[in-house]
Amino acid sequence: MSSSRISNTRSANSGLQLDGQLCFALYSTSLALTRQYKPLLEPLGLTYPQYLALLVLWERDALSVSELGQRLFLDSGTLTPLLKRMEAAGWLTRTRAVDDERRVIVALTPAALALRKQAQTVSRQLAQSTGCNADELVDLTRRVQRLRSQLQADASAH
Amino acid sequence: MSSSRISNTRSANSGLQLDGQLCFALYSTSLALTRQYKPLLEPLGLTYPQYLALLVLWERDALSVSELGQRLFLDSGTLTPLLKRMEAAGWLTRTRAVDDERRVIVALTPAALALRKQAQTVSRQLAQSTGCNADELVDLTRRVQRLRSQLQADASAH
DNA sequence: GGCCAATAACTTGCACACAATTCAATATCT
DNA sequence: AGATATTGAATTGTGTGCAAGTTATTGGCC
Repeated sequence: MSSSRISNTRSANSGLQLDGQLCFALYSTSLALTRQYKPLLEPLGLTYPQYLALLVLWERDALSVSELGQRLFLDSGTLTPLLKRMEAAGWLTRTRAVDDERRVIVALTPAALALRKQAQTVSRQLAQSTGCNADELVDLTRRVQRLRSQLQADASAH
Repeated sequence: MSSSRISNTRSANSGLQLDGQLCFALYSTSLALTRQYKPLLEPLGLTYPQYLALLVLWERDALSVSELGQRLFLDSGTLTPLLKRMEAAGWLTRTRAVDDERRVIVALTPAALALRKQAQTVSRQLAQSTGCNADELVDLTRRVQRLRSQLQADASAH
């Protein structure tokens, strides 16, 4: 278990390590999750960020790029090329809004709507990989979301 | 609060959302943390992954690329270019091991050792941004680490 | 010693993230 | 209406992550 080396902090640099542990834990766990998703999403021809975009659009279709970005906490610099790839793959269409031609409306194709069922399988498989029960997942999710809110509040306060 | 839209799941796709919430929370919070670090690390000329590499090397200097990778959960495809940039910036040296010329030993320069003090300031500032007390940080860290262990165990079982 | 598999690092190609800039369309102000 | 500011996407450039393939070195086997 090589991670224990990082955890075993001596008193000399406890200030350095305490936050390093949480930030690094989130960073490495997030990457581990993406790796876990990869073999499940690859047969569908999706990456994890693309799958997240679909999750949002399945909830509410026909969003603008910036509305999608607000939900995913990503900006157009990330989303524009991602959405272009998804458009090329046939998952969605990108059309200028008629009432405001600055906005680009992203809408799912029938292929993407049909994919929703298969995605539920992916979802179930991954929930098993976590080895957590539903209560644990809910609790951990809430805590991490609260941390995210704190960080954003702190960032905008500056 | 745009994130609440994602949280408010209807029963129709609860299977889709339970894990999706946790995975997305970790993903977006990890990115938010990197954003939070950025203005603090920029004056030092460091990125967040480079800072993580320094944290490891401050603990134990003169590691091989693969040993460093084990601690960071990253492979040489990611680390080699990162370490080259850090070498070019004067933070470390990369030298072939004399006893085994396949291995490349990464060792910190005096400049990197001297940086350790400033990094503690960064560390303290970020801990404040989380708005959590020490107990919360420790507890949340442990839970996230346990999730990471679960995911890795599941991945290697396959 | 010579052959062969394993290992460590590097390289290549692709897909994010994100700051900074640019461009077109809309809103505002006078 | 006309000049100006603002907004929404797209673009550019840099730095990760990671799979797949390459190269150089070592270890094991005969």
